This record gives sequence, C-alpha cells and structure tokens, in this order.
Amino acid sequence: MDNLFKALADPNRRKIIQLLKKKDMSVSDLLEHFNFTQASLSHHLDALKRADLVLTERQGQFIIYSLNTSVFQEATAMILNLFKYARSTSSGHSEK
Amino acid sequence: MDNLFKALADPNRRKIIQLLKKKDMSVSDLLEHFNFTQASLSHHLDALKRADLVLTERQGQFIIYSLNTSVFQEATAMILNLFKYARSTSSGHSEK
DNA sequence: TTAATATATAGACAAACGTCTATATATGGA
DNA sequence: TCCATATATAGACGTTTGTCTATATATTAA
Repeated sequence: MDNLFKALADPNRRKIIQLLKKKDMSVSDLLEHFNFTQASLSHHLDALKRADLVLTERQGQFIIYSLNTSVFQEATAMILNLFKYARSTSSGHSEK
Repeated sequence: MDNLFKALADPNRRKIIQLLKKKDMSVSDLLEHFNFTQASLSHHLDALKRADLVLTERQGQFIIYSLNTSVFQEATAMILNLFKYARSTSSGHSEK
C-alpha cells in the first residue's frame, strides 16, 4: 500500500500509467514518450512493478508492460475508501 | 496535482486524513496520535495544506484543522480518472 | 558462435524528504 | 505587563529519490 502511493507520487510514472491504459507497450515503445534514459525508465517501471500496478510478459526480445487490472481495481477501492468523506454532523467545528 | 500525490505518499499524512475524517482537530489533539515532534507534525500539516486537502481556522490559542471537502471531492474524481480502466479490446496484447 | 538489439542492474551524485532541536510568533490568563 | 501555552519556522542531518553513465544479461539474426 505504501508502494502504491509512492508509485503514484511521480508524474512520469502517472504518465506511464496513462500510456498503458491505451495499449500494452514495450520498454522501447514507452521510451519514445520520455526525455530521460532507458535506465531511468527501467527504474520507474520497477517502481510500478513493486506497487503491483503493472505486469510483464516477454515477447521475443521485447518485454511488454501492461496494467495489472485486478490490482488496479483494488487500488481504486482503497483510494476511494481513503477519500470517502462520511462525517454526518460536524461536531467539532463551529461555523463562523 | 503533484502536491496531491506527494501529500498522500506519506503514511503519517494519510493517517492525519483518517483522523480528520472523524472530527476536526487542533495540532495538539493530532499530536497525541503520533510519536514524532510537534515540529514534524507541523511540517506534515503544511504538506497537506499545500495540497489544499486541509483548511485551518484559529480558535483562540488553537488552530483547528479540517478536511477541505470540496477539494477532496475533486481529488477523488482526479484519482478515479487516473484509474478508470477503459480499454475495450486488448489490441496489443496476445494471449499465451 | 558472434554481433546487434532490448532490457535490467550497479554505482555515483544532486535534490528532495522526514526527522530533530532550537527559536520565533501569537494568544490567553494571572 | 509577564508568563505559559499553541503553533510555525529555521537550520541541521541522515535517508530516499530520480537521474545519469557504464555494464551485465537475454534474445535474435547472421
């Protein structure tokens, strides 16, 4: 869970997620969308993998990254729960 | 937006959010739930404030922190959008 | 088997982060 | 006015993060 939020904390990683929403991509495909090196991209992909947000599958020389949809759904639920604002009466807070 | 995700990246700040969901609290009230110093808590509260997730109101000596519900709702929508998985056919991904 | 391509890993380094102690600022009460 | 309390800010310091270059590993093609 900590890995999830840490993974989302970097804008480049959020962009990777957006790209993978459209289609599965290899590392070199992804790399074209960024200005940093292949090593840096590999590092970001590792962070997403530690958060369980992406899956990999080798296809010949390439490694295809895809979103891990089931964990994605869990993550959505988790974040919705964090944000669900369920205080009915504002007991401690006085109006001005 | 970057501030939002950075604010959520720290478990202590997520705990602050959970606490403020139950009721608005002063800094010293919040401090009882943590093991770090008042200065550190102030630092975390500042991060939440930069992300616009909390509001403050002075009540005498105390400063009462509360969730900024409207921004909270925007944040929820933003995160749901990031996570909304809307790829109908998996064009680039071949089954094993 | 050798060369080329795709990806990951190791190591370095500056910047950001989370924590601390010390101090400043604001308020309330004696 | 002076002291105690509540909170914020400044500065220091070790750890983590994001980036880089260089290199290692795996696969394909010749």
